[in-house]
Amino acid sequence: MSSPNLDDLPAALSQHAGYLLVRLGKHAQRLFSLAISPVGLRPGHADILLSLAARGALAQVELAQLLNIERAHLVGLLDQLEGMQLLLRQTDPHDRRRHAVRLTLQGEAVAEQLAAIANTVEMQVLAGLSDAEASVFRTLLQRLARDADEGD
Amino acid sequence: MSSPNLDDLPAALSQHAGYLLVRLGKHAQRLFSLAISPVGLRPGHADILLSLAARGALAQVELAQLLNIERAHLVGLLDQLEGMQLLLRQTDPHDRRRHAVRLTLQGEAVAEQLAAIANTVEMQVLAGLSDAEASVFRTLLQRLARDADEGD
DNA sequence: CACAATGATTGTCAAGCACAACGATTGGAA
DNA sequence: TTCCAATCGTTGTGCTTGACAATCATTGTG
Repeated sequence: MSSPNLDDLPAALSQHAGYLLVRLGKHAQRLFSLAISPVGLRPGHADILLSLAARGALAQVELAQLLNIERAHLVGLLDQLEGMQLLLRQTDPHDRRRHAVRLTLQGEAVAEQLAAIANTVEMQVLAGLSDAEASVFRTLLQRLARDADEGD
Repeated sequence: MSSPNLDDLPAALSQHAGYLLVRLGKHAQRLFSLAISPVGLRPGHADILLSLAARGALAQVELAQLLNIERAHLVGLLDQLEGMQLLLRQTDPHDRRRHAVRLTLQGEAVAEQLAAIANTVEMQVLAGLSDAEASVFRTLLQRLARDADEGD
């Protein structure tokens, strides 16, 4: 006797993309969090490492803006990653208020691991869709994410 | 000088539906939370009221399963809603372990308000999509939500 | 030079989620 | 019938996030 919750959900919830986005977002977060836990990191850490791996050095403000998180929250995450020797903070000589954050060699290695794990989770999340559907789905998500950044 | 974060995001993140789902889920949650705050309720409360409005009386286990939240978490939310006279708990005479939860008349009225607000937020979230695109998007979300429930 | 703005940091508060454990109750097995 | 495992609601605890305010150092502008 499985538990077909979704089918029993009132239309006021299950018919709304907003509700489903929240629900699936938490689901994806949980899967990813579980998948990277053996590495000793949480999703927030992973986002940082992947961003730095692709973009090189970034100031903390830029990182926070990129990932859509609070500057204040970033500090703790960076402290931990720096403690693990995965990245380092350097004061920007041109503007000594800014701390340029960059990966160490270990950090780059871990970022590669994380990228591989992210791909696995991605397949897991989209397992129910065909390649064509997944493509459409990603396109729509990106459009909405863009709107969310600009609008509101 | 707007801040086009998304365009600058590394492909390792912006190309993954998983990451976008998390990000948009939080966005939708924030919008909805803000929209219902004048009513004095949070998203968790709203989900409960909307479910009861559509399904009638439910035991707490059923409610928790339906909404995919912890039984333990549900208790506090119900306490608050009961304190606001929006619902009441009755011991099920056939199984005195179960508490049947049902809306009061006030609760039904508030549920209607919430449904209207949810519709507004829904339009806000999907503003960037055409009707046809929104329809496709919802269908795919529902498929994925169903998979998430069963699988894993 | 004075002063507003910026970047990093610290601290606090509340919301969520996950787990473990408990008392009351039920239903099935011995 | 008695015993025992399972179920339901509840309580408590800890961790992760997010939102804000305040502080300090630094920058750049009037």
